[in-house]
Amino acid sequence: MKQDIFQAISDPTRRAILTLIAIRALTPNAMAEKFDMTRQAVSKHIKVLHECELIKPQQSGREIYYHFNAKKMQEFDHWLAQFRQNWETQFNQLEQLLTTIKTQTTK
Amino acid sequence: MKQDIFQAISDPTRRAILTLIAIRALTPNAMAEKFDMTRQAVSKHIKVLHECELIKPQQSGREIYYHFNAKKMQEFDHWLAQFRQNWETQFNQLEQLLTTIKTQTTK
DNA sequence: AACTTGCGCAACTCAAAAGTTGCATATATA
DNA sequence: TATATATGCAACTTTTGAGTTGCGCAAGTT
Repeated sequence: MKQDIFQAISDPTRRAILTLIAIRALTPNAMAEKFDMTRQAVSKHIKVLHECELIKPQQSGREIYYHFNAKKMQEFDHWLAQFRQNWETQFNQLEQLLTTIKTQTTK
Repeated sequence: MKQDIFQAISDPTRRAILTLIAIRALTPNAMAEKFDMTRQAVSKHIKVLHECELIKPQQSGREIYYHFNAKKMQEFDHWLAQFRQNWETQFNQLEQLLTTIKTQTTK
């Protein structure tokens, strides 16, 4: 099944993996040591992250280093963009409200 | 169960709901009409979104208008921030690489 | 060549989540 | 007051996903 990035980051373990390898690439075994679960469980998370291209493998002998794909993470940023204006508006409205209240009380 | 926003936005229907009500507040019935599913199904999605405070109810007679809570959506933005520098770096590196190649070929 | 190590794939179990049907409650309207 | 409408809650079914065990393969090591 083709995964999408929203589903991929919904899992706390996968978010932790992303945070880890954003610092430096790691092998599946190295990741498994960080979490209290079997290597195979981590391997499944890796599969999900790989399918939606949030991480990229780099073979080195019999080891595979998984790198963080920042470019893909930007898709979130683009999705969020549709709401960004929205929350800026709400903040402006709050600001205006506070200003109004202040003006009234100091009058 | 306490929901988290990552899990909340992992569902396509819930993302669609957010996109809809970011434009203007809607009642559960109005939402259900937009999607090919029962009102109760939509109601469950609303519950999830409400529990993690991505939407806020506003009673109006017997109707309930659900508003988008942009402030909560910002939590994503904050989570993304840890990667933002990361992808900017990768872009700079790509830019440098391209510049290097261009310099070599035009030599 | 035999052994060890790192990894992926498949089958299985179990828990959670999506969606349905049915019902109770509150507000509006006749 | 009787009826229709808007909604939430509970029980149930079905699907999905996380995690485990077991296996096979490829790359190093002895």
